[in-house]
Amino acid sequence: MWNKKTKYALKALSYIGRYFGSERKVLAKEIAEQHQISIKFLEAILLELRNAGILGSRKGKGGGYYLLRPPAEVPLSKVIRITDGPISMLTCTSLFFYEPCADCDSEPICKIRETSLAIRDSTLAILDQKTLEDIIPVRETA
Amino acid sequence: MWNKKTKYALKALSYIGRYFGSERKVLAKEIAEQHQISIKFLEAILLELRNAGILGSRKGKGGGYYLLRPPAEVPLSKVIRITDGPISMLTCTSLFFYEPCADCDSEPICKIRETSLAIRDSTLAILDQKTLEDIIPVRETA
DNA sequence: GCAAATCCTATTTAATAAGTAGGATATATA
DNA sequence: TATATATCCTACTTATTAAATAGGATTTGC
Repeated sequence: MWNKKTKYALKALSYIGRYFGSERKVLAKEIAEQHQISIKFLEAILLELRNAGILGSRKGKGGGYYLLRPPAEVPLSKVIRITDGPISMLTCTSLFFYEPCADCDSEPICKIRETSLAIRDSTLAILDQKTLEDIIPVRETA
Repeated sequence: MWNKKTKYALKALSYIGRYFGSERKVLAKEIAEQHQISIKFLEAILLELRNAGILGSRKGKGGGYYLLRPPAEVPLSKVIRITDGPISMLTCTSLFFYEPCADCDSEPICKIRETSLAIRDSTLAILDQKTLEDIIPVRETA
């Protein structure tokens, strides 16, 4: 299950992403109120997304957060790795967080690992292909 | 990521499954020593698997645990739901542990839910199809 | 009756997630 | 240059869950 940090991050990015292309910068406070998220917790999350190169920000009056790249160029896999850690079910099948299992005798032979690999592949096929654009609500064409 | 309970359960079931068809009953102690698992923790896990209808058991001298059905008839999805809970990334897309999201406006419209659904479907396609037989090491044909 | 095994409940400890606090730093504008 | 506004950063606290432990009750075979 995704943790709250991840759900908040996805909601926040979906919100911020709507304004990509405009000059609008989005305030942490604004998002927190919209989605009933603790402002301080959200600040920490946005900061992490910024430090990871997903968001840009500007301090002071008129400041706020904005997407650095078009929503369609930000895969969900990237976001989720930042906020939720490994996508894989076992560290020994993780691409970005690889660690051998504590008591593994042989990775090539481990049959549980095989299943974990299959799940990782199919999950990643989705999360690499889906982007922020896919989680931004479609605008009404008035 | 799967928790330790799940990894222990899969290892234990893989071990016990090898003896399906024979009269052999497997001791908790035996598995714990083989896999360096805390005996008491493992006992609790085996008990849960028993209460969920996956394992049978017999108390007292000559007792132990055994599979109730052939390994090929026990899907991994069933085991994992017992030890790890929901397979889905969001409760609102869970088949067995469904709960609406705390602050969800509309499930049919939620785009994050869509992604979670796709992941659940592809993961479940694997975990429903894979069984204990798939995680039992192949025996050498001497 | 005794030894061997599961069964059951409760408790403790460790790890992680979630949230809070307080202020430092940068920026726009009057 | 003063002020208001916003992000940035570190540390801390609290809540929740995972993992492990303890102690004995119950069942069974011999």
